[in-house]
Amino acid sequence: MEEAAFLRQYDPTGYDRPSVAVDCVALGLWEGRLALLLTSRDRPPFAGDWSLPGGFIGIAESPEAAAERVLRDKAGLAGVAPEQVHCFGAVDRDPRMRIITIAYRVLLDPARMAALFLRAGQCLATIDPAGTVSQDGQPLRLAFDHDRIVRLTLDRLRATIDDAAFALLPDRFTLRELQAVHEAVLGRSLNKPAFRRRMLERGVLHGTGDLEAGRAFRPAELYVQRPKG
Amino acid sequence: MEEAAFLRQYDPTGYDRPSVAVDCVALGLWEGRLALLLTSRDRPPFAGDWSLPGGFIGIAESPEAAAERVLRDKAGLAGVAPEQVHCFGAVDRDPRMRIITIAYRVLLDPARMAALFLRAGQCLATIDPAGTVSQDGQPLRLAFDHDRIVRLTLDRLRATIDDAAFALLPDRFTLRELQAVHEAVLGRSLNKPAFRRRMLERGVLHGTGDLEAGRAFRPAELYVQRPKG
DNA sequence: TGAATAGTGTCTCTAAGACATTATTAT
DNA sequence: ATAATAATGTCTTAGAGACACTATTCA
Repeated sequence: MEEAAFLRQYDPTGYDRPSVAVDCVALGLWEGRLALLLTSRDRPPFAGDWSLPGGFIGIAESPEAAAERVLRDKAGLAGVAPEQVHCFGAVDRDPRMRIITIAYRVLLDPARMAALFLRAGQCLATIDPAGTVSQDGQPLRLAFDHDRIVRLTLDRLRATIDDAAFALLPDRFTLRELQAVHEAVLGRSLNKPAFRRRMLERGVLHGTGDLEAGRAFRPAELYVQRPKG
Repeated sequence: MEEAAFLRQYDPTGYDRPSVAVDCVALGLWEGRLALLLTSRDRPPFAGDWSLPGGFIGIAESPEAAAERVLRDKAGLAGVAPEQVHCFGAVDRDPRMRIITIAYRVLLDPARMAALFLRAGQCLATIDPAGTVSQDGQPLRLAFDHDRIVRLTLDRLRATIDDAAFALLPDRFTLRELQAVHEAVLGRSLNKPAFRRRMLERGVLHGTGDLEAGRAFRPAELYVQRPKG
């Protein structure tokens, strides 16, 4: 019994193996709200539903590299930095065959969001404070266990927003913009003086001395993340 | 190009696939310190090094079920509740072949720790506050990327110790024991009145009214986690 | 000068650290 | 009683929420 288990471990090539895929949760801000890149399925299973862009991991490809490839080939997003969220491996999560998927999160800054070219069968859906994915106010049905993946990704993002917020902003940003990102991700409003105090006392911001341009009234100072000191 | 990627996704059975394994980080308290169950490797690669108990995932087996099977077959631990930590998939993490592994954490209460029967080639190593795994004061070499797995598991455990601590204690425990668990995991001492206040105000503890027995001096009250209300 | 937003002063409240004190038990 | 630990009172400090106030810019 234990011997059998050992042999199984030592020579696994003779056994059926699950396929391993990645699914990408690409998030950015769109009109001040958290938005998510989706692909529509045009055949069963889950035909007509929306799904996360994904693909199988190559035999000589790391999971991160697979996520980068999927985002490049399917959404034209190059140079992104996927971060692992969780591995989903329920036996019946795909009705066709056994597929274990690793979920990756990618945060898109405003320049990438503005340059996003949505191909046929793709959309930008919004995520409301409760975690519901919808388009034009209509909740979307997501294929497979992708609603669980999105929900867990949102929870993780909220828990780490202090560090993650910068990836959703341009290089130079105002404290108001930083607060707006926190609020959009957390789904609630924050206290202004307390937020500014906390951010400035963390020591990861550096005021540039420059002011934002093109505003009708008093312009705010532009900050950058972590200067060098 | 995109068509090729699509076909690859749709019929992956024709492609080489990585093997998928689980590795288990089984943690408990031993003589007041955080301890870890390890297995020695008796052949290359990493012969003579210690490794986490692990095994391959069956084609009709969930990752959690695989982790439970590994712990049952290799360590006699039944009825545990593995929690996923992270998926490690670097292409060269195993020199023999491509293996993606999912790390699972299991917390053992004192009864399980006392009943642990170490088989040949197994040991209980301690984890010091810096995250170093050692035995009798000697740092141990861990096979593959298992030191990274242990380190990340420890970081995650520390971040969630408020909820996880109960799994390392018996059903009934004193506040002193609860604090000792927090301190062992966090690797630092905590302030007693503040700790007690915080725990009691969380509302997840319920005093039983019973006192611990067999102590030379004033016995402490026994608490349980979350009564029913 | 006024509108509108940037940025700050300050009060309050909550929670943690520190330290001393009281309470309880076995010997 | 005494030793030893359980449990608590209270002072101080740090940080967040609330709200009003001052500062700055453009039209």
